[in-house]
Amino acid sequence: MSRMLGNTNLKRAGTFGYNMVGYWLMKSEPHVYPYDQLVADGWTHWDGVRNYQARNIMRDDMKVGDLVLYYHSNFKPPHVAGIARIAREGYPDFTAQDPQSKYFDAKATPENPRWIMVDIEPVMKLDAIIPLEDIKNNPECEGMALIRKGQRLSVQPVAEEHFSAVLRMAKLSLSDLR
DNA sequence: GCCAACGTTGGC
DNA sequence: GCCAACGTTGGC
Repeated sequence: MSRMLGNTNLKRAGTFGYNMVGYWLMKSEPHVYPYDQLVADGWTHWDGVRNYQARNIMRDDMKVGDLVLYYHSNFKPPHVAGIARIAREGYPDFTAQDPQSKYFDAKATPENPRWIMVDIEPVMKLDAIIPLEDIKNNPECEGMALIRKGQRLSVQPVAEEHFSAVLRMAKLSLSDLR
């Protein structure tokens, strides 16, 4: 894969290097694990990702404190439901080594776990969902991976200006998330 | 339910 | 390493 996805990491490594926040979007099907369930649970491990590009993001790029647009896919309408935060950085997805799990992968071992997950926690539920269509119609969101044709990644980087633009659609700003 | 746009698998 | 077949994602 060589497609460019965003410049989040370039920003993190920029002049003011440390203490930079990364921004991401994570997809969940609400009939499997809705945002409200994350709120009820207080945190969750993001298990079951079986795509290498998404895995690499979780393994290499997500840092504690990074902010996440929590997106509900396979729902009418598809939408952003809330904001989450990375609570623990990448570690082996143990469901890959559990023969009882639907995410079991026979090639995953303790020595080479193959699949990685992070922990996330809720930050804020949006008062009103932000439908995918509204994001598509917002010129400030132009270029987001989410609305790129053929883009299916369940874990994607989001540029800070796009993250802020989505927050504005929810009448929020980054300072509201502290 | 359809199907475009992927990503993965496995024979060769 | 190629690539056809297959499986999945996810909006519509």
